[in-house]
Amino acid sequence: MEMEKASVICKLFGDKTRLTIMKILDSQDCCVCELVEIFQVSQPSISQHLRKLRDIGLVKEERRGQWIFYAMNKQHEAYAFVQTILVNLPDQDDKLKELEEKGIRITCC
Amino acid sequence: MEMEKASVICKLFGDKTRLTIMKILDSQDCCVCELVEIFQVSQPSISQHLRKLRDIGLVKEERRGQWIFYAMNKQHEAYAFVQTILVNLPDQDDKLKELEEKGIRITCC
DNA sequence: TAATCATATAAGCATATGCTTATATTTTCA
DNA sequence: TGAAAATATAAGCATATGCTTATATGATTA
Repeated sequence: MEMEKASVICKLFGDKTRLTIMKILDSQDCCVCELVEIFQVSQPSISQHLRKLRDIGLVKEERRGQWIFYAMNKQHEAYAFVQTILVNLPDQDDKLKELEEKGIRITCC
Repeated sequence: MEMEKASVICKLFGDKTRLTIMKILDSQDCCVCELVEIFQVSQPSISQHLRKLRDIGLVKEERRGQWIFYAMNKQHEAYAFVQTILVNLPDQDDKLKELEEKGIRITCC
């Protein structure tokens, strides 16, 4: 892991929303509307965060019908580095579980 | 490691100069003038980076005569987290070795 | 095929960041 | 004690960042 690349990744992880998105995607794929619901922030804001993560290839997108799902890119050269960071972070599964309970997960995706 | 705290640390590590400073301090204490020499940047710039790292307690300072040495704060609650990041980074010992060879390390500290 | 839904992009704005120069503070030493 | 060295702080500036609203695009469905 080069200094330059490591600092770029850390900078991306320096935003709490993005860091949390990464932790969520680490355990399961997720579509944009779910993230919007979770973070209670505008849809463009989430799209912009995802774009930054995608621009350096940390996540990949995949259209599934009407929705676009984002997923961790396990082929990324820095994937191992990313993991060493993410494993230290608290599980975020409750966030998606909440959506399910509210029925939003079903409706939306 | 809480999300909030992790993202604060990542943000600090998101600057290449600061990340490198941390990696250097991880292997040995260092005074400000050495870092100025290494990074070829103004002295206030280095001081400001160090201040940010010190403000959240990641590093500590200690006056030794005319100089102020900075060192890793191993007592920091996030020290383990910091280590998981730093161990992935390339050794920066050559930077200080260069200073020694140029005789700057001696002169200054 | 037109309306709707999900997402992306553009534009604008307030705040944050990192650097520089200028200056203050503290210590050392002739 | 006064000059010099090491460091910190202040101020100013250009650029980056993250958010919002408005709008464009692409897929679905009535």
